Amino acid sequence: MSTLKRAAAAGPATLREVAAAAGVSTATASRVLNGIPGKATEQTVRRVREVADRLAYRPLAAARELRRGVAELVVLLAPNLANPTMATLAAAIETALRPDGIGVVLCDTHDEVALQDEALAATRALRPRATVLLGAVASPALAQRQAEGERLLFVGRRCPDAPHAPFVGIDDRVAGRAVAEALLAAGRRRLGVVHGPLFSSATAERVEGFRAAGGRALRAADVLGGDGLDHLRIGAAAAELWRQRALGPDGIMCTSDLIALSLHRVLAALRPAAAPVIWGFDGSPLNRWVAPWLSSVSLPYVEIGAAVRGWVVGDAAAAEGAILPFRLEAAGA
Amino acid sequence: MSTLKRAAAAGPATLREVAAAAGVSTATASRVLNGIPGKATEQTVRRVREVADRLAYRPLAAARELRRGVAELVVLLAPNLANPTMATLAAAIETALRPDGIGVVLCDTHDEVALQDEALAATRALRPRATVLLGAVASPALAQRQAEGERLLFVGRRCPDAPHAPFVGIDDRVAGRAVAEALLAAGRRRLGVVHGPLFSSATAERVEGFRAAGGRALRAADVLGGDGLDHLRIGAAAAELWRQRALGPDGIMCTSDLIALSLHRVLAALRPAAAPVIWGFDGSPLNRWVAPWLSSVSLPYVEIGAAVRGWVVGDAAAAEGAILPFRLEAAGA
DNA sequence: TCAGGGCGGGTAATCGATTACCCAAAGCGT
DNA sequence: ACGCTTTGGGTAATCGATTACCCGCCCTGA
Repeated sequence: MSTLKRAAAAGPATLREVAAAAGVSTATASRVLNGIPGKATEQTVRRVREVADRLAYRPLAAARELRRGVAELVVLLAPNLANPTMATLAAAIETALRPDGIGVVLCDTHDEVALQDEALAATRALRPRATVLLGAVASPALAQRQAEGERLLFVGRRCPDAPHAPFVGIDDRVAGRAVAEALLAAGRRRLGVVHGPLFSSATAERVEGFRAAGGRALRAADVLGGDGLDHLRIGAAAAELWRQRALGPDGIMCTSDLIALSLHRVLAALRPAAAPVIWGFDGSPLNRWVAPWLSSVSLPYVEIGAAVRGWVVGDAAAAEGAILPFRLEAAGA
Repeated sequence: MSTLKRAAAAGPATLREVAAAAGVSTATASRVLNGIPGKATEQTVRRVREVADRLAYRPLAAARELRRGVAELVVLLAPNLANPTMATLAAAIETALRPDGIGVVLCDTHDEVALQDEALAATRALRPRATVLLGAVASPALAQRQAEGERLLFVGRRCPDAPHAPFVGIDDRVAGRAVAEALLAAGRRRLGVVHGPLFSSATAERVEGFRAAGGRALRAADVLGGDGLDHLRIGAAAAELWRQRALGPDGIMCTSDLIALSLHRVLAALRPAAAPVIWGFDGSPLNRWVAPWLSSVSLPYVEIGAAVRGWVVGDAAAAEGAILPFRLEAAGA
């Protein structure tokens, strides 16, 4: 008693206080609370648990982390949280990780290589269990950290430098093909594509799959791409292009819903009657309300969260990531 | 040399390695890198800095945190990241904090009291610099942590238990009044309100301000509220109600853009010609594309981020939070 | 010449939890 | 009755950075 620094110190209870109150050593207390078997009687276990509970004891993250060498944290790099897709993915991942007591540290890279690099370098000091990258771009620090063997998981878009790095997402090639088939099945004769930058594996594969299944219905001139990063601008620009030509496609795939939104807005203003069928990607629940005309390849957000969790906590089955099934959500369904 | 555990050990460099390589003690190295003046020659400073740079040294967060008692982390509790407003706020806050080297730990509470409580309890073990709550709800753990004097900052919505707790946001009463005035100035004669749950201070104050300025143009029967948390449902329900009565208001304020979106969808389907003027709140950049008909009170996201940062890093001026100016974004502007 | 003080820097304690290693007592087989 | 193995649990080192405290040197003023 008298040798304890303070009877009931300020902040939250420490392990030492719990141990003292339960009449055991910190070693025993620690082992009990970590569930290490065969090192304490039923009696002792109950007593320690009870005291810990009463004092609302939580092991200080920093101390445990220092000793163990790894924090119960996952770093999440997102290119742009204002994009609802990214935000929804982030939320799904966070929700999947929470029950395991793993926190998510968020970094918005604003689609800038320099910021991604800075974030990658800065978060190393946290010693996270893993770093999850939504829509990563190639960057020096990325390559370096991968070379150092750090745990990096790519979600939605594959690693630009290493296509076989652990990945969670859908099969974008198959999805692109499915969209083309859906359009053809719906009687569309002239197809088109509006896509974002092709350095994104997701974008490239969607276009590829669409091309393969589109066949002669897809002319090269109707594959429109934008290099810029602002998807809203890309869609508007494509619509403008089609406006200048007399006639456009009657079935269009956009590689993101955002592109589809701006494309449709301009197109609908031009010829409201003969609006083409438009497919997008990502499938926000908001679509029903803001764009009922939009069909979308919907990402399995919850399943993606679960797969990320599996990889992070080290499910053997999840070592390489996971390719998950997408959902085709046709407009008006 | 020989007494060092390993020449160049595995992972990132430690302070000891930097100190050794620079030929000084860890104390000196630490002081130099922390910029404590008057404890080292210009010479020494340069040497240490150089070595640290070369080894890409970053102090291990856990170690520093253990010693200092506080982590360079801020916990961000959001009720629902799938809501673009919350996601944009989260992004703005993260972006404002990053240059200070402060990380953001994200917790999506899914609008559930139990999850908010759990998150509040769990994140205490991280010893964050502060906890930022977007749209907090009353809960036992919240009251308790506030009583313990922890640094809690409320953003957008005031603390349900303590209206004078530090707060960053807009003056919602004034905003509500401004919307009513704008509608009246635009020649609208019959006003209406569709609002979410009133336990949210933001919602309550917006309605209050609107009421005050709306005067006789706002009948009690045209103030419609929804208790549920799903804003999309609230808007649709309100539209349904007005449909059943013969005539509805010609100028409506919704306490969120989401409510406005679903309200408009139903209303527009009913009488496309005589659609009312609708104002919402939050002002996403996407609105221009998905809802050009929508006027919105736009939150100053960047300024909110800056104000949060000010409070977190302890600007004296920011001690009580900040009331920031909103922007009225009329449709078609 | 000597006391005092500032400068430059080192030694070691410290933060809190985990865990390698040690130890006593009890059980057990022969 | 003796050696061996569990069982239950304690002691202290450890993780890495920070910082309180100490120390020697040089300069300055009396």
